[in-house]
Amino acid sequence: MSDDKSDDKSDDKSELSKGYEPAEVEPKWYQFWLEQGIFEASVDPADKREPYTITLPPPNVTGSLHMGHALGDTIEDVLIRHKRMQGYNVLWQPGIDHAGIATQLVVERQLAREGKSRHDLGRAKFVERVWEWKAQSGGRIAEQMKVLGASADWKRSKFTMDPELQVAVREAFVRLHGEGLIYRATRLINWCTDCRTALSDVEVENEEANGELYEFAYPVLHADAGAGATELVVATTRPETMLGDTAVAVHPDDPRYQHLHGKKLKHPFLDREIPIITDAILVDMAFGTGAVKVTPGHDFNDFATGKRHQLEEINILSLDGKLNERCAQFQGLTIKQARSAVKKAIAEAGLERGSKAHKLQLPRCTRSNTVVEPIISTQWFVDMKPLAEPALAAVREKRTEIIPAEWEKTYEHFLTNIQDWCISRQLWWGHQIPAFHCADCGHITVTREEHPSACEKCQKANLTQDPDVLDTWFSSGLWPFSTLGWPNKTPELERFYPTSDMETGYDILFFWVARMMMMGLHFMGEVPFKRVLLHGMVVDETGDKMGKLKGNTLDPLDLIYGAEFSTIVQKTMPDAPVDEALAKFRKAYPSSAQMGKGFSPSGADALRFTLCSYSPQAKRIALSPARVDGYRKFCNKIYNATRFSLGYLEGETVTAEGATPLPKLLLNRWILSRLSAAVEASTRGIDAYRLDDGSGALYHFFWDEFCAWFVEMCKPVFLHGTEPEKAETRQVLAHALEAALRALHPYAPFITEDLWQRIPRPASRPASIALAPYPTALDGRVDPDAERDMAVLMAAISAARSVRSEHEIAPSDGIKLELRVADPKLRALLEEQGRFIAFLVRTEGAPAVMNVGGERPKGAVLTVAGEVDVLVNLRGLVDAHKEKERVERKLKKLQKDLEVMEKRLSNANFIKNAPPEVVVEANAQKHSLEREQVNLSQSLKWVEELKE
RNA sequence: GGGCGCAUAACUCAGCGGUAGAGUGCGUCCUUCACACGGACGAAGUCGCAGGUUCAAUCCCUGCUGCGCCCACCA
Repeated sequence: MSDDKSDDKSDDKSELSKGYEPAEVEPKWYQFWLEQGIFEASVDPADKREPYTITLPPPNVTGSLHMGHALGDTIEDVLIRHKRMQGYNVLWQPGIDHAGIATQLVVERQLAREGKSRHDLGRAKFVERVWEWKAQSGGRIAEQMKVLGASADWKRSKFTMDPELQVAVREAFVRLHGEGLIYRATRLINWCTDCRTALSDVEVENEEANGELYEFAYPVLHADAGAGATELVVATTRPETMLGDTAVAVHPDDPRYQHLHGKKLKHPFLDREIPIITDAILVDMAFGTGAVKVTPGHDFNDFATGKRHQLEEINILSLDGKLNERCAQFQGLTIKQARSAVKKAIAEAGLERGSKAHKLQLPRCTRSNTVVEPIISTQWFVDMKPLAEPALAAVREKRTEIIPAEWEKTYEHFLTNIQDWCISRQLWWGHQIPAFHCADCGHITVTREEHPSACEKCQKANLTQDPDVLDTWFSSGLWPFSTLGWPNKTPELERFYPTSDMETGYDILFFWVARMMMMGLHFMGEVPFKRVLLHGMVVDETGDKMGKLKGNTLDPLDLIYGAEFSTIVQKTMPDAPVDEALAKFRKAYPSSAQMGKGFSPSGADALRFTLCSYSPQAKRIALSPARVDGYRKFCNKIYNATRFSLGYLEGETVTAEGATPLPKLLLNRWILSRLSAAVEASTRGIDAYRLDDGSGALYHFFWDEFCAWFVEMCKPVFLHGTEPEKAETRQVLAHALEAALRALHPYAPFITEDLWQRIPRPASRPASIALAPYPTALDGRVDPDAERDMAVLMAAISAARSVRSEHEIAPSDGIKLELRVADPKLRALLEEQGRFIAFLVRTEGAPAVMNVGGERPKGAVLTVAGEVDVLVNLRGLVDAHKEKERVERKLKKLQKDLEVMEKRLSNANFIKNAPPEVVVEANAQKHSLEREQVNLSQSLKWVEELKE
């Protein structure tokens, strides 16, 4: 609503407008930081600052900034900016991941729109095309991170497919191969028929689905009619795989099937005899019919069974998921078609024996969501056990600490049960495997050379490179050292490895963190990072996972720049009717109801502050737009408090290095004491990975202490104080504000820079607040006396205000206030602070201060505020009947509290066993309650007086 | 089948062995010269249920209920 006149963002000297407008401030300062080079790490040998390093989890080159990124980037940036201000040589290493499958799919989709497939282009042209695409759209997410304020060292940004990183990948592969830890084998692997590639175990997600348990009979060959058993009924969730069956297994002890041991079955559709085998591992007598069809070619259990019994492994699928030539009349059908066709054929053959509903786990590809098929295939694998051992030990020995610690168990469980890692992918986009097949002798040469000239065994030159590429996560696993120049011994590697903190979402603990641990320990001999900080998943306000299908995704940029809800839903649910989409959105974000037509532009700082304010140990972070709005208002508060201060700071220069003032006035001593506590809490919070505590301490300090009390108390000084008082207060105001801005800077970098630059200060200052020292307790001055005195003052003022408000005294009505206290020191204090009390309570003149006891003035209401009795004279201002009711209600409540307190204090065991300070505290509370009671009883008399 | 986590104010969440906190929302009053993106004051919770330990339990222990996640080859 503010009619905004200021449109010139360039002129610092311009009048500050009434409200904070992030859009006018943020881009300008980011540009400034880049120009000043403040994000850049140093490898200068003369630079002796201690290093602090975070490697950014490289976002996918296909990605754009989502809430999860915003959360992680914000947390990391807070850590980085904090350490930078503390004088560390900070490296925040950014980069982008080539994201094999994801990227290939994007470009293939693009080709499809042109009516082409990658095969039309051929491998080389296709890869070229991907690079083109990357050049065009691959830099988007970095630009979005800049909007957020991320202070990464962009000049060092890396891409996992950069030439030097390709060198690192080849080096790692060749070494592991040489050590026998990478090998090639033919075994059952997960195959995505849509992506047409092998997958690793972690890329498969099991999803519960409703299926059926279908029963059918295999006829027994040469059945002994006398024994009556002419068939064996098996139960399966996948009838179509019977085309690949090479045995049926029963439990050796199952009495039902003893007579069938050693017999054979006739395959109804294929010319194949199927042996009946006994296997106690595979078969659970109680499940199904107790007879299991065995398909070694398409089931992990059956594969293992097949190995135990030397069964033939028949592959019935081609790579696109259709049935192959081994399937007779079913050849060419998709799996889904085959399932019904096979069932129909079984029924027609009279072999169907029933079915029932059954819940099962369907393995799906994390990329395409296609059902993954186990098929037998020749792939490259990493032997994980020898790598996992050191990674386990490092965490057990706390060389790397995982925070929150409960994830250690998960990590431990994963690494102790780890299977070998299938690292080859049948894609074109990625690091091609440095293995060369010899057409002459069949030997495979694994080498660092890009184009080896001869087979290492037969020396002939007939070599073809293995067409497969490596799993994206293979190169990601090397990231903490490959980005620093490994395998070369670079100054960067020397200085910044091991890195300090690894901050990422818990969802990639297995995919990435565990692998970096293994690779780092193996190749560098040292852990890749000293702490792993895991954050939760950002979900919608009701706790549901964000997803395009659900239409509940929230774009960080929409909160930063502001957006109408109708625009947002058109983006997230382009195909749904607007009303329907809006309803979905509002349901996912109930607090949006109080926000009119859309989000106000909150700015990056507000979003950052919001993200910091959530507890990092929560697994789910239910993002509330209303909360963002709350921090938007906080930014406005910071802005306006500074605007107020600047009005009084003419000529006052502040420097962070300057001595902390040594003021005399209570308000000044107090705010410096609170400042100490707040900045200390902030650093403690950040160091302990509790940004919610750190940011919360500063929020509370700034709003509830600096603004609500200190700034308000500055006013009477500036209006009516003596010159020395004014000078002292001006100095403390400038000092506290400047320190507060520095303390807030890691959380809210833009607004703090903008305002800090406006505070008059000497020429020796750093160019940017980002380079100024982070405040410590010494920027303030711990003063327990001031805190105690101020607490008395605040309690008295609050009590008096409360009386005003409860009795609905108009602000224009000045009241007469009398304060009574037994302690002469406190009397002196209240006397001395009279002008502040008068200003904040709005009384007629300074309050009268006296000893306790004596007659209560007629018409005065009495309230207890700690040791102080607060008497407010309301004669002629209130209604007696209403007052009586109010007093009686209060008395009732008080009596209840007092009973509880008395019971507690009369408990002999409590007196005997509780710590003394608890008893003292309880006595004090009781005493206070009793005084309140006496006063309230008096108030009943007071009501009578009012009636007179 | 294992493992982990969560249940606290209308909503989203902190917290803690000593008679419950924040933000938003809600109510009353106020356009007081930084800020109505504001101020003052206030209402609001049997801290999921049932036991146990303790002088004291929302917090620790046990069981139960309800959610959520991860891992796992029951066909």
